[in-house]
Amino acid sequence: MSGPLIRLLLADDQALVRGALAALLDLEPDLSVVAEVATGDQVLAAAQAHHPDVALIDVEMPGMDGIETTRALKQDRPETRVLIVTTFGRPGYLRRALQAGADGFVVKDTPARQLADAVRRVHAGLRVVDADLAADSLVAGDSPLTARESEVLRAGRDGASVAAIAGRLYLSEGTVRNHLSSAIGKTGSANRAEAIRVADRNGWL
Amino acid sequence: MSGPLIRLLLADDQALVRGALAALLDLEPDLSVVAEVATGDQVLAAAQAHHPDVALIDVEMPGMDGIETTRALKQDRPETRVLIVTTFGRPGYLRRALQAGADGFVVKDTPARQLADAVRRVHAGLRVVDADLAADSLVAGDSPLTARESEVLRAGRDGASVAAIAGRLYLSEGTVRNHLSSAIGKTGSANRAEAIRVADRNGWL
DNA sequence: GCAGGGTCCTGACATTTGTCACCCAGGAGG
DNA sequence: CCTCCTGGGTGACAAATGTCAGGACCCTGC
Repeated sequence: MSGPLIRLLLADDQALVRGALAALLDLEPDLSVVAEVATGDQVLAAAQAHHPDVALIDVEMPGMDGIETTRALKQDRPETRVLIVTTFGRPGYLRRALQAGADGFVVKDTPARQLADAVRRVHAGLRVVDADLAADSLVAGDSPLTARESEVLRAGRDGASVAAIAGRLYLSEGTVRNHLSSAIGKTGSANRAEAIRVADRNGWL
Repeated sequence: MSGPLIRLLLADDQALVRGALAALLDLEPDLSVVAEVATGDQVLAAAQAHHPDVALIDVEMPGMDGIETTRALKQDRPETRVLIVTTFGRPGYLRRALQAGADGFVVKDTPARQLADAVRRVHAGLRVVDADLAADSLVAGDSPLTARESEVLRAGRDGASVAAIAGRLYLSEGTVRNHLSSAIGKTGSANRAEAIRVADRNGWL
């Protein structure tokens, strides 16, 4: 095989990591990094300009996050393969990434040598998913939270008071307390703070 | 210049990032990565076995963290230069890293091409510190929290209740509430959750 | 049409949290 | 010696939080 090079686009907000990944992948004779961007918003333009075969996208980015970016990219250029690369193995991330059209999902503590292989597999049309994470994902299941509940939890992430959350979301304090109470129950927590931690860790926010 | 190669040791818990950094640095003709480890505990043994000139150490690692590791390494092999590489630009990290004997401090969103230079400078005996971060560090100042206060905040990180914290630290609930209240005041927060966020962000925990 | 779910609101209530005034060591300095 | 100051601890009080029972509205699916 190994006809033309596989063209890659890298999206990661940490310049050092991005550059290092580029160095790593450019070592492979059949891979070539044709574009690097730091935020999700820049991905579409870069893809249109450089028509990569595979895009490596970090989930955690300022502005448009990796999931939204994937969705937008898949809509605009469906032939582009998307490989999500992320620090945190949140089960919810995996599910949402796949729903958004991602072709692969790799966490940042997989061995470096496997990354090039993952890229080649994705390029060949295969799905690449971290095995442990897939198992966790099945166990964790889908988010039990309603849209409002997760919204309220999100608004409380920075430690905002009930009154502050209510103001931010244009709700009454009583309603906010109800949603919080419900979320606390569903997450099996004793606390608003703990509920936020649990939901965040599972990627439900 | 460019006599012998500069020998490097990499310590980072994310295998992918570690491998990628190795690839990046090995591209430089005067640098050579002689050892890679995933945790702080392994740094000492690896340093003794491979006697690197410069150690690149991530602050966030399971087990012994980057600060402690730096201190231990500097005590065991003072001639080894230490360059701290970290995701988060917490002012407190910088201060503590320097106190522990680090020779340089680089955040992961500096451009990739500057990393090799930072390594060379540190090897030459210079200090390398991110300018923005140094400024922040001066502004943020030293931690205003007493030992007990930060301990109580640390114990409350996971959203534990006052009673739980008190149990964990063998204190009365009233005392815990006082420490919390004091910490809330010192951090200018309205909340325990917010106080924890502020203290954590500044590296005071 | 009707049941069921989700959202939003209200009001009442027990518990938890945050604040405050006060007390007790133990150094530092007069 | 005594006083001042700081970190640490206690108890009482007010405010915020979490729980519960209701009731109204709007969808969606049977």
